[in-house]
Amino acid sequence: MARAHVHTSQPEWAEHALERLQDAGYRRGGARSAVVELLGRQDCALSAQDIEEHLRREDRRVARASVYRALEQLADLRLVTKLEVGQGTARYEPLLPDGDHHHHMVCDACGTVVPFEDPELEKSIEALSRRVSFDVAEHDVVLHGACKDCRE
Amino acid sequence: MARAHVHTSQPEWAEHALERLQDAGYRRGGARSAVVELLGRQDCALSAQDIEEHLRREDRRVARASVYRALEQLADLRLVTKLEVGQGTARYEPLLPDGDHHHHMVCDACGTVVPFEDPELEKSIEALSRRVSFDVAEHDVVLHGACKDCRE
DNA sequence: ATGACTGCAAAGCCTTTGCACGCAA
DNA sequence: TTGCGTGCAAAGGCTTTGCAGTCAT
Repeated sequence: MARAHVHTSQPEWAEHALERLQDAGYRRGGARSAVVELLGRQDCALSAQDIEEHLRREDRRVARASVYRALEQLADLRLVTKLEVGQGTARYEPLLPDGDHHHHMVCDACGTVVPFEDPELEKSIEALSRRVSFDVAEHDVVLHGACKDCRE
Repeated sequence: MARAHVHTSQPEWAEHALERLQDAGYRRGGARSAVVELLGRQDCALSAQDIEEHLRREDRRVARASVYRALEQLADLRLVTKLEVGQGTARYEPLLPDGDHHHHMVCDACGTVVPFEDPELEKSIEALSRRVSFDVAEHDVVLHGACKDCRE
């Protein structure tokens, strides 16, 4: 059965990511580290604005541009996934090294994003990925509809 | 086997859409009709800019704002699907009444979008949709990676 | 000391909105 | 004639870029 809520936060991811960044030649700057550590504490995708606000609340102000720069670097290293679920705003979440991941349901009424996972779906996609003429690196499944609170 | 290319254009869709628009109380304006007719001739998703350019080339200039307005109305009536595959640009394609549809592979290097379809994947998603706590109205699957031309 | 990192502000895109004119009904 | 539809231009929102000061190494 697909569970609505999935993995808990993975502080190990943050360490892993910081190491990979260092290996890639990046220095340990304060802004980037703050973004990485925040992402490591999240269960689901955050927008750049979410990240900026969370960090501001914990007195670790980071300029919006730095948030975007960090996210871009992390995405280049395949440490985060960028996902676009509509509303014109990108969201980012840690990409776990073991390939364990989830997908998202988006309420088109209130914008809520809820993660879910489904092994059978993963199997279908993996099988499919081997058959197509693309080198498939990632995949996203987005279910659009109405959440429990928004349907009448 | 998942085919790379899918349905051919469906002029019937354009008629259908124009009727549904009329039923919904919309008048038969020139700009909206042009957008609908163009979409009916497409095999895959177009961006608003694509649409504007195609129409300009065939001497049927439509203001960008009118394109967006038409697309929004069509999406509200569930006649088109809006899909976001990254690059910050939304794409739109006809939503076929019989539920037949495809998904997309996106080349993150060159931006090419290629449609594919896979019945097994559809089955997984349908089964899943019945199990979750959402009223699922639509779903999108996006495979990210490198197309044949872009992989080294 | 050197070059990367950051913050700030400005610029870039895509998309939406306001408004006056034109057209369908 | 009414008020919806359209075009144009301006405004909005998210994201990227330029630049100068700051910090890691």
